[in-house]
Amino acid sequence: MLSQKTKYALKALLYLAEQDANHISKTIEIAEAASIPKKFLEQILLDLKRGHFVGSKQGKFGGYYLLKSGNDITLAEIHRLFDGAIALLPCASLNFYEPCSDCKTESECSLRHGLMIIRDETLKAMQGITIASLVKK
Amino acid sequence: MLSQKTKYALKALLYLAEQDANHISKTIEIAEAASIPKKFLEQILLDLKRGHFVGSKQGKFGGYYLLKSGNDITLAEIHRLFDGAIALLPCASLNFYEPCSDCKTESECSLRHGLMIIRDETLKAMQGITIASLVKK
DNA sequence: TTAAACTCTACTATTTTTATAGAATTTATA
DNA sequence: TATAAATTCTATAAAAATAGTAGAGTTTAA
Repeated sequence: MLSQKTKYALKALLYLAEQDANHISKTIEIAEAASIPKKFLEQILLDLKRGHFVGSKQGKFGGYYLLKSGNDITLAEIHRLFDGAIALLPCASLNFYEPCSDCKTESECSLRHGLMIIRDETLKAMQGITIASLVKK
Repeated sequence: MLSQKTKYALKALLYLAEQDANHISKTIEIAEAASIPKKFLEQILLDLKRGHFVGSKQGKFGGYYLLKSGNDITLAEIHRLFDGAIALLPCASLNFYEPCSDCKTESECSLRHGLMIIRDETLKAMQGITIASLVKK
């Protein structure tokens, strides 16, 4: 399941994608439109900024805006930024790989192979869902 | 990601699937073979029993055994028993559906449609991974 | 200089996860 | 029938993750 943070991040990105080009959105504006606690959203937007999904303008009349097209922001990327690995175990993960602690050797991990199949399918599907594709609905 | 509980459940089922037919496995035996804390495993096996995946024999010389073929136990079922919904949000779930609290109306949930696509793909993949398919690796 | 915004760090409360403890019950068999 | 060996059940506890809050600091426009 998605964490609240990931869900809020998606909704915030969706809001930004719906604005006119060159429009800069204040945190409070996004928070109210998408029903997200403002202080929590501040952290999320900072994380999105550090992940190079959004840009910001500081000071009076500042705010946030998309740094890339909604077509180029996928669910897979946002999931990884906030919720981490897409695979069901670290030993089956591409971006968050860690060996199993309780499997003797890696090749003996009985679950790894099956979970890599799941990961491939889920990843493919998640890369197909973009912010732009969600806006259109 | 899978919880420890789900991971342990899969390993326990895998162990049971590897035994001879008619063999009854004691909890301590499974625990040691699969590196699972015994008392934790007791709870997991009870849950698996309540889910009708394993049967048990009480008393001396009792233990656990598979109630169905390894071909008929899928990753999807075990995930649902221990970790719940396969969908990324409750509003996109088949078996654990709940409406979004912060979406005005259901049809207006901006994420629901995309997450249902992910769910369908992930579910299909998870139904393809069975205990038997894992044993063979 | 001031107001309005983002930035940053720390903290807190809640929930979930991961176990552990121990008593109760069941069953085989000596 | 007593005992040992197993499952069953409920309660509890410790640790980790999640969700959210607080407040001071910095930047910018006017």
